[in-house]
Amino acid sequence: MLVNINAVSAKRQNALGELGELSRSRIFLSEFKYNRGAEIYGETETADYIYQVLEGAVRSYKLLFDGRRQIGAFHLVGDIFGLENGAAHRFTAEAIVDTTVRLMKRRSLEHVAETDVVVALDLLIMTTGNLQHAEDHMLLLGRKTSLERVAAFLLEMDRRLTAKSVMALPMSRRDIADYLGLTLETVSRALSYLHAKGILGFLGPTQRQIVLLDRLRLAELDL
Amino acid sequence: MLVNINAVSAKRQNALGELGELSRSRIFLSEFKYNRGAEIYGETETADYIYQVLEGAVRSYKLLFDGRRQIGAFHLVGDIFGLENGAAHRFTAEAIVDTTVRLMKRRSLEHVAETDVVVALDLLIMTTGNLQHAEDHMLLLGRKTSLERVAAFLLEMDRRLTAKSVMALPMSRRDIADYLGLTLETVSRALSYLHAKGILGFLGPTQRQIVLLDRLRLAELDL
DNA sequence: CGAAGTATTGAGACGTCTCAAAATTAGTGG
DNA sequence: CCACTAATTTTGAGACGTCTCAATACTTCG
Repeated sequence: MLVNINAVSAKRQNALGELGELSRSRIFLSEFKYNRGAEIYGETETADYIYQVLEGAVRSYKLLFDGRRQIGAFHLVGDIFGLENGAAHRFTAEAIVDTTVRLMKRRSLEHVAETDVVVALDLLIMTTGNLQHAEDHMLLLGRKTSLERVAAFLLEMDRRLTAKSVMALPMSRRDIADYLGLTLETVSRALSYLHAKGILGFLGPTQRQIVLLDRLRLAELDL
Repeated sequence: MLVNINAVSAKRQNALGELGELSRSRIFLSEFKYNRGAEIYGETETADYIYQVLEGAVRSYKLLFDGRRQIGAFHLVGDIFGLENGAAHRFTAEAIVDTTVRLMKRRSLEHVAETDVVVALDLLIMTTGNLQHAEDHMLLLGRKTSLERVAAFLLEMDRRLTAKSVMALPMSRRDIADYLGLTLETVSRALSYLHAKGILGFLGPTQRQIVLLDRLRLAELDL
């Protein structure tokens, strides 16, 4: 499921808060930890729980028969995912790094939603947020160049990942590539290009610590 | 907005029916006709109405600054579109051919949804259907070849457009291309290839009347 | 320090795009 | 209903962007 809490901050916070209330009162809820790379649920599996990331990061993806992978969304701290209205999940979800989630029984939530309009509307708001993200991503996947995709990705992560100046990306180049509909080499080349242009810098001894030096020029590449 | 009523037939029919009920009783509703090519609403415009296609076909798309276009969905007879939960539309909607729509005031529907759980859940179901379509389309746009995209398109239209053996596509090659993230030439070449292979035939004196001769082999190209 | 995993860079291949022309179909007015 | 024009579709040929395959470099972890 595509979750993008930060995008619709005002009402989304409500939705999140509401689910929080529910959990504290009526609905079974617990924490769970997944190791780096562990599968949280598989596509077409029964959707028994919904999840909120407490720590770490998660990728949701679909596979084609021959292994081609499309990541539909990254779920970062605070994000809720796994919310399906049908009985089955539509993505596979995996922990990108060691990850702690809070989970609640889907049926319980469903049950409350059937009588409580506020909860039903909160679900609607969350689903709409996911839809909006998917709609924007279709434009990216269908019509943007590799450089534009990478720029959009960096700005999305900058917005969602941190208030700090340094972005610590949890995902690999391959994950980024499968999110953007590219190969990892093309992603790497785009990042190198942006680095050479002085638009971003790599921090410390890792290629996943990125600092955006020139958000303006990056935004010009976004659209 | 992405509408794909046929995909979730059972509950979706409910949703559709429900909206129908509402309209007949409490909510202002009327019909409207749009000429081929006419804009129904623009992106970022205030979402005052939601629409149902009574006759014709509609495309919903986003544009980049330089004219690149991504069509997010086609709305066919029976489909509901323009349903946004925010105040503004997220796509531009245009009539592909002369089109008749039924429309209702968004605020009225919103109002009812705020007190009636059934309506709120119907909106959730419709939004979820749109989300599911968008999720599948991301996989197509990010990871499928041109031939796979065209095959998927033909099967989608076959499913949604008709029970008859002949498919009368309302949209141009350019529309198809902008839906599939390709150029119109590439779409044309893929169709020619499928024709040459005996998988589809063109009927009558138009290239938009297509008959699927071998759904099985087409499905092998889908995934 | 060594080994495994990950990222970068290079060079050539390939699929789709671009540009252009020809063919077909649709639209219009007589 | 035909003739003419405009629009759309098909087809071709070459260009271009991204992918593939391969080698090197870097980072992490034991």
